[in-house]
Amino acid sequence: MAEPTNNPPAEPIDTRFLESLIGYNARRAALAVIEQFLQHMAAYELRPVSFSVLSLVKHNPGITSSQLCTALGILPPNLVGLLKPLVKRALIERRPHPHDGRAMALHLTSTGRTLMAKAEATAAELELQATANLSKSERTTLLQLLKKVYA
Amino acid sequence: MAEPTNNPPAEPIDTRFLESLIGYNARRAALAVIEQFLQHMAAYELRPVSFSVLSLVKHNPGITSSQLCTALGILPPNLVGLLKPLVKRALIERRPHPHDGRAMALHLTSTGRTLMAKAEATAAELELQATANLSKSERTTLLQLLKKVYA
DNA sequence: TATTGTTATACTCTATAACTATA
DNA sequence: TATAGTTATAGAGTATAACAATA
Repeated sequence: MAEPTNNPPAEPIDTRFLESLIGYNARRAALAVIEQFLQHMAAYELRPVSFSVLSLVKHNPGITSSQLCTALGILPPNLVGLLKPLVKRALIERRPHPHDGRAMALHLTSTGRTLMAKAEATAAELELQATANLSKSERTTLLQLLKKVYA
Repeated sequence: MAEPTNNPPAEPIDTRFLESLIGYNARRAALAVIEQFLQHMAAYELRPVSFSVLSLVKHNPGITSSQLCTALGILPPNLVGLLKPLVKRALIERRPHPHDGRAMALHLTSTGRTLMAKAEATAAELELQATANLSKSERTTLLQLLKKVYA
């Protein structure tokens, strides 16, 4: 039959219904941004969630595991495996909690602080890159509207 | 020490840096909307991606697997396991492709059409519910801005 | 009795390599 | 040689149950 089998195809796909759904669009947007994140953060061997954990420890020295779980929507058994390699890489250090013998207070090590200074700078650059199609005010609006959805 | 260990805690967590990132907010928003989706679509035994597949087959009768993969960002090996139960439940039917002997043309069965009429109506209701904090124009703006991010 | 943190485990989602049949 | 679809498999991500230590 030898039709050219063009790529992209001559018959466009109708995605209008899906594209009318906030959930669908938010997921596609998140995946697009996270893909860039993965590529650039690979240099630091950080995944999105690892980065989020380190960022919260940086800005909240002494934070506990259960506080991290609440803030990030992670279940406690899953946080264990996230923290373990970060401690092993000496980015995070676990100290006894001052008021609660059950808990551990998490702190960045100096290695962790050095890495996160670079990683957060990279994240901020990526942010501009990922939203290159948006004006400054559009970007601000988008952030506000997304927060309203999950608040 | 007997501090009340309040829930939520008395010391709020500083999440300002993460909340400045589009990727973080888009992911949180997507997860919030998808959680509601999961709950309400459980009645139809549909997951978000299964729903997306059925919706594209409904609006693009005769669509092929590779077109579905391209449109939804799914890898071909993973689509196989998605389609199998939909065929087994007799929601989708696979016909020979009219012009390409390698491909299969996908169509909804009458069972599939009946299910998707209800499921798409439910999705549209959910949409209003999930964006109850947004005005009509805010919702339109959010959709446009999300599309700009992943376009 | 309730909470923090942990182990073990299972299920889903996503990714890669290799194969077949058709083009 | 390239593409459509498939199998097998491995790795993340996410979920529940059950436990020890401490509150």
